[in-house]
Order: sequence, then C-alpha cells, then structure tokens
Amino acid sequence: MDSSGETRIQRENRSRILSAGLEVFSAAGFNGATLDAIARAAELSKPNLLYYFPSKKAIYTALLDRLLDTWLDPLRALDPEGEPMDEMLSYVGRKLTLARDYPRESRLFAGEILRGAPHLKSELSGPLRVLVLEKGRIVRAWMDAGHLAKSDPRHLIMSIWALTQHYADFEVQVRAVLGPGHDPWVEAEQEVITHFRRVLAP
Amino acid sequence: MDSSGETRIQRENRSRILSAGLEVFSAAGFNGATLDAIARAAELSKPNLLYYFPSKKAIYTALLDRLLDTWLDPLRALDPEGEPMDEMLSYVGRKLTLARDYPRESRLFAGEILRGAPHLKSELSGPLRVLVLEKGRIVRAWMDAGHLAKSDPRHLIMSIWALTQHYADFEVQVRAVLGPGHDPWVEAEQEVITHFRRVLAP
DNA sequence: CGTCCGTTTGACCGCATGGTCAAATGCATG
DNA sequence: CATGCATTTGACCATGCGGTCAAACGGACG
Repeated sequence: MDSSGETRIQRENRSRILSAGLEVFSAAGFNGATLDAIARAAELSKPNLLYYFPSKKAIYTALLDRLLDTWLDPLRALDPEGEPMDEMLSYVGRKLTLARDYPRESRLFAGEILRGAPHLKSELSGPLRVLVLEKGRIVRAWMDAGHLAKSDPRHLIMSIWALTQHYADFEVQVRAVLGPGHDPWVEAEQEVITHFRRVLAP
Repeated sequence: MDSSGETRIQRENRSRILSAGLEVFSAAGFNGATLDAIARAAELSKPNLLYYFPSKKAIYTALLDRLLDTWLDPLRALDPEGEPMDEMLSYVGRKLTLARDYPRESRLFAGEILRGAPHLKSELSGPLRVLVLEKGRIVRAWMDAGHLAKSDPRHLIMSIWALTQHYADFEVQVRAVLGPGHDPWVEAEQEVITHFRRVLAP
C-alpha cells in the first residue's frame, strides 16, 4: 500500500502508456492511431492498456491536458521587468528550443487544432486566451514606451508560434526544401531570431 | 459519345466527388474520413463513388496532385523584373488571400505534411524544392543589390508560408485568442503585411 | 420498339479495431 | 504458507468501414 493512492507499478505503466501514446498519436493522429500500436510501443498487452485507461480517447485527452501547460510555459516566463527586446527574443528562443526538443508534442497539438480542437476548444478560449491577453498588455506597454515597434501584440505572439512550430510540424517539408546537408534547427535558430529582431526593432 | 473521352456526366460526377472529398478530408484527415461521408457530401451512393475512383486513396491523391500546383502559383508569379519590396509584399498578400479563400485546401495540405507527407514526399523534394531554389536566387540577388534586408531566402519564403497558412490551419486557435468581434482575416492582412515590410526593409 | 452500353444501387463480404470478460498470475501482508 | 488484492492476458464480441458484385436502370441510336 502507498499513501499517494498510486503504486510504483501504476505510475510506471501509466507513464509508459502516455509516452507510447504520444509517439503513436503524434505520428498518426487520433484516427490513425490504434490501441494495438500504442500497446506495442508501450510493451503491454491491449487489455492491459485498458486496465489503466478506460478508452483510447482517455489516453489522448490525458496527453492533451498535460500538454497545454508546458506548452505555454515559455510565454508565462515573459518578464515585465526585463529588457523588452531581450525578453522577446528570449521568448522566441525558448519557443524554438521547445519545438526542437519536443516535436512530437508540437505535432500532437497541431493535429488537434487542425481538426478543429474538439478536445480542448474550451482551453483555448479560456486559459490560453487569458494568458495571451495578459502578456499582450505587457508587450503593448513596451511598444507604447518606444522599446519595440508597434503592432497588435496578439498577432505578434501568434506569429512567434507560427514560425517556431512550423519547423517541427512541417519538418519533412523544411528538410525537403533545404535538401540534405542542412540542419534545419541550426539554421532556424539564426534565421528566426534575426527575423524577429527586425520585426521588433522600433 | 464524346471526342474528349469523358462524358459530361463523368466530368460532373468526378468534380462532385473531388469537391466532397476536399470537404471531408480537410475536416477529418485521411483516416478520419469515410467513404460514406464523402458519398453523402457528393450526394452519390458509395458504390457509385468507386465507379469513378478505384479507392479512397485514389480520391485523396487526386486532390493532392491538383493541389500543389495551384498552391505554388503565387510563388511562381514572383517577377524578377519587378520592384523588390513590392514583389515580396504582393507575394505575401497573394498567399494570404489564397489561405483565406481556400482554407480547406490549406488544411488538407497541412494534414498531409504533418503526417510525414507519405503521398507527396517526392513532390516536395522535386518541384517544390526546385521552385524555392529558383525564386530564392532572385530574392538573394535583390538582397545583394541592397533592395532587401539580407537573410536566407529559403527560410524567408518558408516564414511566409508559415505565417499565412497559420491563419487557415489554426483558425480555431486564432479565433479563440482574438475572441468574438474580431475578423481574423481583416486583421491578418494588416498585421502580416506590416510584419514582412519590417523583416524585408534593408 | 429493342439493343447496347454507361451508370447506379442494394446486398453483401472480410477485416481491422475498440472494447469486454473471466480466468490466470503475481505479489505483498498477516 | 495462506489469503486477498492488484495486475496481466487470451479469447472473444460488435461495429464500422473499404471494397465487390450481380443485377437493375436509363438513355442514345438503329
């Protein structure tokens, strides 16, 4: 018995399943993913999966729920006390690093949004919207004070998402265009930072 | 009989099927789409679909094949004889208009790339890559001549794709962030053009 | 009117897949 | 060791879906 209400084996198996689910869902999408494929990736039998999660959808939503929070962390870290241009470019850098290190999470998220966000629409118009508005006010203040070029902060933030996640979500296309012998992520770091430095320069 | 080898009814039904397929595939993805749903949307019986197309995959690939060409038209129209900044911003505008007027095509494409482009990988590293390289040389010449700020033209072109298509592919997220009372496309026009004017200004 | 051929359809098939269940297998504790 | 609960699994079920087929329908032409 265990005071947390969850044994070590439960914690471990749940974690294996979520990890396997991320792998399969991000590569094949919700409809393309099968319980057998997830079970195989988790090295568990199919009925055993369903001992820990009641359904395929439950695995999927468990992943999505965990995801949004970490996904927004870089934006949360935007510091109103910092130097404006540094803060913005650091944010761009953090977001790009996140996309590079967690492309499966990025693609899982992209797939969900692309299909109309059936499982987290409320999260989008709730916490997400609130955070963007809140951080948007900080950015606007920086713009008004002449530290950054003026634009709609919400569209600016979305443009940062679009550019950074593009390298993860459309990776095959990026690799195809650049051709072999190029490391997209190395070049992206340089290009994206320069890109936003120009956009933001007052 | 008909000298073109295709009767009016064939042309019309094939067109209905492709239109229905676009609707269903773009909303649900390849795996989420069903022949019954496509048949319903096309107002035809399921076996009748398969009289015109041999399989579900055939409808999907027929759509994709038609798509890439029109999708690249705005880039093809980039005129080496034009005024550099005007040419680039016109390209951005055309791409944004395309995304606004054909969001289903954009999402169909996005879904395909997101899943690793199994059905048009060769198109990406072939015609797409060639076109980007070719137009990239034009852009580079403009940069070298001091008409545009210097950057890697291929990444620049991809950033234009990322930003414009973002408004179509992630439309639910954009709407959620902006909230009601905002027309994303109206604001996008203004913001995206300004965005790239700054990026491109020498 | 009858024939022929393009078109349409209801009925059906096989298979993959999400999910169930009862029985078996650990495994910790008294 | 014995008991009881957590865990695991093989076998199975129901359903949805891609695809087939033989038969029916329809219209152009002799």
